[in-house]
Amino acid sequence: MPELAEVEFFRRRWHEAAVGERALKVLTHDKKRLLRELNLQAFRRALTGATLQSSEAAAKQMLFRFSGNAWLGIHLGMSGELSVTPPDHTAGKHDHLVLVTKRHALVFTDPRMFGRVEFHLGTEAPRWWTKIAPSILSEAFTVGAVAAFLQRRARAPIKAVLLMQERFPGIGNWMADEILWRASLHPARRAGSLTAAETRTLWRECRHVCQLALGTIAGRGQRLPPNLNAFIPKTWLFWHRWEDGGRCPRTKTPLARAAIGGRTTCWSPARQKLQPR
DNA sequence: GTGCTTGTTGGCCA
DNA sequence: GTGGCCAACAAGCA
Repeated sequence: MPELAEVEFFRRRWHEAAVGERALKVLTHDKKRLLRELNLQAFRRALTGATLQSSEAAAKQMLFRFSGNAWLGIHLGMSGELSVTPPDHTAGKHDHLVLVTKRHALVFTDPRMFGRVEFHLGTEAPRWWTKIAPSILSEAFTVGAVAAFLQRRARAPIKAVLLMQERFPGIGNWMADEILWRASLHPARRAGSLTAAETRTLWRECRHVCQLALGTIAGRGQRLPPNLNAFIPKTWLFWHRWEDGGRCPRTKTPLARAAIGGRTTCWSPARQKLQPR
């Protein structure tokens, strides 16, 4: 699930429930995987009694800042979710981290355990946070930077290149497919084969899809929608990509599906041609 | 049982 | 050293 906008959705859930509140209890499970980076004793000691001061999301990660210079980082992996429940929450099988405040329990659940919890003590944000590539919606994400990156990865399929976090932070499988579909680019095209005009279109649609995806969960006033996809329009590829016999919402022709760049990819053959026209 | 799955990493090879 | 590919990680679902 978690790509750029979903990560922001989950961050806001915890933030809205607990900003300004103290973590009275810190419960952890599964030391081997999700919590593998942690010194558990130091982690619990630092967070217990600490107040959540602020939070931010970048790429597919979140950073929660607590009093006492304590920073909690979360990567949701493939199946992670953050939820807010009553403070007497009983931890389920896949609840790996629970922060209990006076009014809530903040729960990090991840059945497939590809997620990660990180922790840092210090006055500055940790290196694993600051080294995340600049947002696609920032000034630093220029057409020139995209063009240079495509040249460096010239022989790789464009689909695989869009998944590279070092240049396209926060893009995951469904967003990559959405971007290529809107840009009318076949996912198997070699990155180096794009014309200047195609590169510009790709750049524009990267920003567009990020803006729209974030807008569906954060752009309609301050309240979170009931669920994460509540406002994604039916005109997006998103709703059709996993349907059997799914059709392109623009051309109404059948969609194609295949593994490209090692990931299941969906595209509209009527719009996205392998040979440049 | 089989074959998938919205992510990332490390090892292998050209 | 660089770039590209792929298996592995783990659990659940159809």
